[in-house]
Amino acid sequence: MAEKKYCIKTETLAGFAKALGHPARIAIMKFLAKQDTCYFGDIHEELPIAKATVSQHLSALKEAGLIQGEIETPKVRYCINRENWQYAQQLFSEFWSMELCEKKEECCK
Amino acid sequence: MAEKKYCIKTETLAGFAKALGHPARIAIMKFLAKQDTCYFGDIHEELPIAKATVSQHLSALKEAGLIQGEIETPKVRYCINRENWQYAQQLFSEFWSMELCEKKEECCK
DNA sequence: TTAATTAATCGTTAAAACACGAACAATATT
DNA sequence: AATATTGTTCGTGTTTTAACGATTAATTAA
Repeated sequence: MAEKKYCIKTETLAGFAKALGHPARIAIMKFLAKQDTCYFGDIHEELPIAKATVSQHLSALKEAGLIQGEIETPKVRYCINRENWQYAQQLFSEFWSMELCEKKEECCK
Repeated sequence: MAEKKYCIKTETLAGFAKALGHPARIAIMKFLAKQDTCYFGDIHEELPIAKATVSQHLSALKEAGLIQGEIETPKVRYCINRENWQYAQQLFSEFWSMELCEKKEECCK
C-alpha cells in the first residue's frame, strides 16, 4: 500500500497536475470542454497519435478522475467529470493564490 | 529538434503541469512561497527524501522555469521565478475557465 | 452466420522519472 | 595544508510513461 509522505491536498494536487502533464491530455480536455459530441473516434481524429495511445491517455485522465466514459455500443462517449473538474480547479486556484514572500531583497536577486 | 505536434500554449501548459506533477515538487513550491529564507538545506529538511533527490526535483522546477537558484557559497538560495509563476497562473486560469458544453443530455449521463 | 465497425487490451520497445549512496567541487575555517 | 560545510553530479537500479501494431471483444448490419 502506498504510504503518504505528503499531505493529502498536496498529493491530490500533484495527481491532477500529473494527469495534465502531457500535451495530448491537455488537448483532450480542451476538446471535450468545447464539444457536445465526444466519441472516442472524434478525439482520435483530433490528435496526431495512434488509437492505442489515445486510449492510454484517456485511461490516465479517467484514472485521475478528470473525465468519464460511457459505452454506447459500438462507440464510447467521453466527457469531463464536472465534479472533479471543479475540485481540481479549486485546488489549483488555492495553489496559485498563495501569497509569495515579499522580502525580495532577502530572496534571489 | 523536437517538432511541435500541439499548439504552443498547450505544450507550455502541459510543461508547467508536468513540473507540478509530483508531490515533492508541489511541497517545494508551497515552501518557497511562504519562506523568506530558502536555502537548499531548509528545503531538504522539509522533505522526506534524500539530498540527491531533492536536487533532482529542484532541477526539474528550474528547468520548467518555476524557480531559480542563486549560489551564496557555500549555500544555495532558491526562490520562485515570479515572472513565470504569473504566466503559469494565467495559463491555468485560462484553462480552467473554459466554458464546458452545457448539453448535458447529449454528453455522458 | 458472416462481415463490418468501434475501441479497449495485449505485448513490446524505448525513453524518462524517481530514488539512493558515493564521490566530487567550491569555499571557509582551523 | 588539512578539515568541515554545502549542495551538485555521477553511477546505478527500479519503475513508470509513451508510443505503436496486432489482437480481441462487443455489437450491428448484411
